[in-house]
Amino acid sequence: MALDQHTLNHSTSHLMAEAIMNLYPEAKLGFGPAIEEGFYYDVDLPFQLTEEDLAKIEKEMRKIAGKNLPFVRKEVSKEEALKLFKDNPYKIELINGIDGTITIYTQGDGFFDLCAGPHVERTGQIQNFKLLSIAGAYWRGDSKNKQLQRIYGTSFEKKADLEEHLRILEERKARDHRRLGKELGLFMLSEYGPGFPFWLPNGMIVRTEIENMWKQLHQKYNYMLVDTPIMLSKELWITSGHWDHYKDNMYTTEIDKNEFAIKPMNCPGAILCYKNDLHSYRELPLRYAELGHVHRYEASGALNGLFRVRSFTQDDAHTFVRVDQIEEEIRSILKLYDEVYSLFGLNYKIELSTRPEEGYIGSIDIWNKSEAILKEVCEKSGKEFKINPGDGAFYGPKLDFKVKDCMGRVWQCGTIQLDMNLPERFDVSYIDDKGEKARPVMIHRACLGSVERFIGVIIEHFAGAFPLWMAPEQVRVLPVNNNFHLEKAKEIVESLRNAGIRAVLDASEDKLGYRMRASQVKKVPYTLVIGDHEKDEGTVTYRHFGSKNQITLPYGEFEKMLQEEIKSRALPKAE
RNA sequence: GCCGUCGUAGCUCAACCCGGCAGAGCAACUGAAUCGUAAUCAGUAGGUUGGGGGUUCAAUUCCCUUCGACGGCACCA
Repeated sequence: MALDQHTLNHSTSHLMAEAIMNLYPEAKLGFGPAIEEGFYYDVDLPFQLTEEDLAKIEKEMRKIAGKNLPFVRKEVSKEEALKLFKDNPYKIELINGIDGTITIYTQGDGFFDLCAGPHVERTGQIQNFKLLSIAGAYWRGDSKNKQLQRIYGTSFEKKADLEEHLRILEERKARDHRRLGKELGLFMLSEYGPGFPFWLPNGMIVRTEIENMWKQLHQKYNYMLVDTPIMLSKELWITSGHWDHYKDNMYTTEIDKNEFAIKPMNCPGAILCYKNDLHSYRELPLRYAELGHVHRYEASGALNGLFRVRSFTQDDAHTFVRVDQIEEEIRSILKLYDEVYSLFGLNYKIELSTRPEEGYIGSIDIWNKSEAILKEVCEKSGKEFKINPGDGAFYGPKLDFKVKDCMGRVWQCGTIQLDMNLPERFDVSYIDDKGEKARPVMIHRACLGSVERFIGVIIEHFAGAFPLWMAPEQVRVLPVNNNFHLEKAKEIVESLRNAGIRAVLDASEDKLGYRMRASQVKKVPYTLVIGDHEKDEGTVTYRHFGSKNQITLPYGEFEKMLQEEIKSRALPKAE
C-alpha cells in the first residue's frame, strides 16, 4: 500500500529530530509538523546551524533509517509526560496545553517525541528525502517569543517523486518573476526606492494591455471610471477609521500646517465622489471604478519582488447599493471576475472571511447580516468555497479569490468586501421611494488585487511567454540576408505596425540561427523569417514561440490570424 | 521589524576560507564572414569590489556599522 504523503513527511520530521538530538544533545525541539510540500522542525540551539550542518543531519538520518526502527505509539499520563520532557520548556508548554490523551512516539532506540501521530511503521520506509533550508521562526508563531531555527525538508516514498519535486523547485526558480522581469525588461527595483517598482518599457506594455482590458470590461459591466487624489487630509482618514488602525503603515506629510496622508486605500476618495451629488434610489447601484495608486509602509522584511511592494495599484471599485440589490450585485461581480480570470487561464477558489475576534468596528448584527448574504450568494453560485472564521477586514466580512496558477501555487488576488460601516461614518445616503434619506451599502472589490502582484503572478504563470494580446513584442522579423531581403522585411514590419501589431525588425548582421535564438530567448510569440521564397511569393514563414515548426502563409492571412488572436485575447496555443 | 545568508563589470559568476597586480562567459562596441530557423571568428572597451569607518606596510579578502537583496518568521486594510 502506498504511504500517505502527509504521514511520511511527518515521520521524516521525527527522523530528523532524532538525528538532530544524536548530533546535538543540547537541542530543544519545538514543533515539527508535516506541511503541504514537506515538513519542518523548529529547534532551539545555542549555536547557528549552517548549510553544511544540513548535510550532516541528512547523513545521520540515513543511518537511523538504515536501522529500520519501528515507530511505536504510547499513551502517557500528564505527570509522566512532564517528567519525560523535563528538559524541554517548549514541550512542557505544549503538554500543559493538552486536555485529552497524551501520546508519545518512540523510534526504538531511545528517541521519543510528544506527538499525536500517526506515523509510518518503520524508519526504513523513509528513504527519499532532502533537507532544503534553515530559517528563523518564532516559537508558536508569536513575534514576542524567542526565534527558533526552523529546518525545512521534503520526503517521498519513491525516488522519482523526490526528483520530480526537486525539478519543480528548479522550475519555479527559472520562472521567478524577479528573474524574468530582469531578463525580459519588464520592471526593476532600485535601492533608491525599496518596494517601489519601476515599470520598464516592456512591462509597461503588459501593464497597459491589462489595464485597457480591465477598463473595457468595467465599461461593459456599467462601472464609472474615476481617479482620486493620492494624498488627502488626515481628517478624512480619521473619519474612515484607517488612521486609528493603520497610521503606522501610512506615509504622511504636512501642507500649510495641516497633516496629510498618502492614500493606503481608495475608498474615502470614492465616497467623496458619491457624496458630490444627491442620489435617488433609482440610480443605484452606482459603481465607481478606479485604478488607484496606493502606498503602504510595509515592513522591510515583507518586501518581495512585485508580490509585496510599498507602492501599488489596486484595480478597485466601490459600489453603492440598496440592501435589496446586494445579492444581484455580488452575482454580477462574480461574473466579471470569471471573465477576467479566464483570460489568463487561471482557476480560483473563494474564501469567506468573517468577523475578527477584536478590533472590528460596527455592530455584530450588521456583521451577521453581511456574512449571511455573502454565504448565500456563494452557495447559490455553485462555486467551491470555504470559510475563514475571524479573518475579515476590520470594517466588514469579505470574499477572497485565491487564484491557482499552472504550477499549482495559490495567490490571493480578488476580493469582495461588504461594508456597512463606512457609509455610516461618512454619513452616505440616498433618497428612497418615500423621499427619505436611506443608507446604502458599500461594496469594495478588486479583481486583480494589486496590478503589480497580479502581473508578478502571470509572469510566473506564463513563464514570461505572454498571450499575444499582451506580449511586449508580438512579432520579430528576420531577413535571411540583409543584402537581398531587408527591404521586404521592412515592408512587412511596417504593414504589421499599420495593422496595430507590435512588430520589430532584427536587421543585425548576425547569422540567422543567432537571431532566431535571440528571438526565442525573449519569448517573442511569432518570429518571421523572410528570404527569397517569401519575397517572391508574398508570403511569410513564421515560427511560433516554443515550437520548432515553420509555417508559411500568404501575408494577408498571417496578419488576419494575428489580429483575431489579439482581438479575442486568446491564451497561448498549446504546442 | 526579527533570525539567517548574501552584495565583485549591464547580466551570470570566479578570486575571499589562508590579506599581496580583481578574472571569465554572455551582452556592448569595432572589424571580417552574408549565412534559411536556439550561440561565426577576431579584437576593443568595461570595476572606487553597495556606502561609511576600523585593523594592517598592504583589504574584494579580517572587524564594526549602514543600506539593499534573498530564504523564512511576524505583518498584510
